[in-house]
Amino acid sequence: MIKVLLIDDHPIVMEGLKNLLSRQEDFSVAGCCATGAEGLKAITTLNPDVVLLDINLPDIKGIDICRQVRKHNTDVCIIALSVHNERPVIKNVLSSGANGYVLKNSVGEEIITAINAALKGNTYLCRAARDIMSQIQEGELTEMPRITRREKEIMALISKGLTTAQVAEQLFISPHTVESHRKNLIEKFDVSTMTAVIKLATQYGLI
Amino acid sequence: MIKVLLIDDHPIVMEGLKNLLSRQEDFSVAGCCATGAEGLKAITTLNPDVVLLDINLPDIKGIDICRQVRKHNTDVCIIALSVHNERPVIKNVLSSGANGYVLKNSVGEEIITAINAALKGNTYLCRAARDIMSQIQEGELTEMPRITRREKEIMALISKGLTTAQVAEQLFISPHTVESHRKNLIEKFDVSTMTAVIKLATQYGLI
DNA sequence: TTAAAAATGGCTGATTTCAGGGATATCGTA
DNA sequence: TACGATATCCCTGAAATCAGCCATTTTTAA
Repeated sequence: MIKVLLIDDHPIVMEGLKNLLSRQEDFSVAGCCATGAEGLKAITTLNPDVVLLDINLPDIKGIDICRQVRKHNTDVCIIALSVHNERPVIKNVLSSGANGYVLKNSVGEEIITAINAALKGNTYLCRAARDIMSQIQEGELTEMPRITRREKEIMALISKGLTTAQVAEQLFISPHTVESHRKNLIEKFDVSTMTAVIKLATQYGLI
Repeated sequence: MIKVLLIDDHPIVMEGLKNLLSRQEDFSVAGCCATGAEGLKAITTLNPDVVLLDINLPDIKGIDICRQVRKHNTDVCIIALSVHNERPVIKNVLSSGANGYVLKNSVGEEIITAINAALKGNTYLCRAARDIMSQIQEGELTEMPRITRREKEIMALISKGLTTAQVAEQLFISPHTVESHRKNLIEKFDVSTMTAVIKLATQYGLI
């Protein structure tokens, strides 16, 4: 009997997942968590074989949860559930230690397939995610860059409509510094304007 | 027996909703649709008493579906399901003809409550949505403005990192016109820079 | 059908951003 | 401890944005 832990903050989705798994012979629901913190605790205490992990939880970022788990536990299979169909997000989640990626608009069977694949040591992507990943991106342009704490702070303020000078004032730093961060962000996201940075960052849930 | 039509593009959520309703004595699932177009058709053919409508469908905007329905049909109760907890979005959905608003991270009972309230002629908001709406907003600042097709087009291009001149070239219009739209957008969103516009528009799912 | 809203085009000038070069200090970790 | 990543600071000039106005035509709604 394969023990599955469910982590999702939407009770209705949880309902659907439980239902889905209950129809399978060899799966049992080991536990249900609505937050990342609960989830992390449950993984150590319940020691499940598989975790179905919603990537967008209220408290902890899905990527961080994967990283946390992988620090100590390399056995558990993590299947990421998400609404995000952006290529960089998928890539990031997978490289953070997930064994599968299933979009929430997939049919239930894909989740089962993903679990079985992961248990066999394979990485399964749902059809839609596979399609996205297999698209040849012109020069691998849009990777999700690693963004520092300070940079996030600055993006948040800029996105609210503050100018460089206003951001500088708010953070008690020189406008030149804000300019530098701005430049770095534009470079990291590989775009040419700050508006493009803000759009991508918002899409990726960075701010 | 109250006939309920389900419209949601996530099979797992659908599963959960069906499960939830099946536990209720007096509700029956009249049909399930994964797209807005199917949904609109089903509403006329199946004539349900209640529609559980996911606001974020792949093809048609939830707000537009509500408007469409309300053109001809004033009887059917529409309960909006959504992940959006932004005040302007909620307000917009309700004023487009929805009889209730339930966030997807609500417990299933809230959906039942919302349906029953709507059938009695009341408008029900889930706890979290109610909290958001009752917050006294400083001067009712952040209403979701009505955005035209052209404006959306321009926002989309600007958000991709194009400059005013490039947008003008792409749309075969004068840069001055783009400037005008830009100005209107900044005014409509009541902010002072285009980056702020892009962030809000992305959040509200406008682009 | 009439009025309002949207889309188009225009001008000027002050302010801001962006690209391009730098440089130094701090912090955590290997 | 030494390295790498982060955060801080600085300059200049070209290019773009934003605020402030206005006007015409076409759609859409009342």
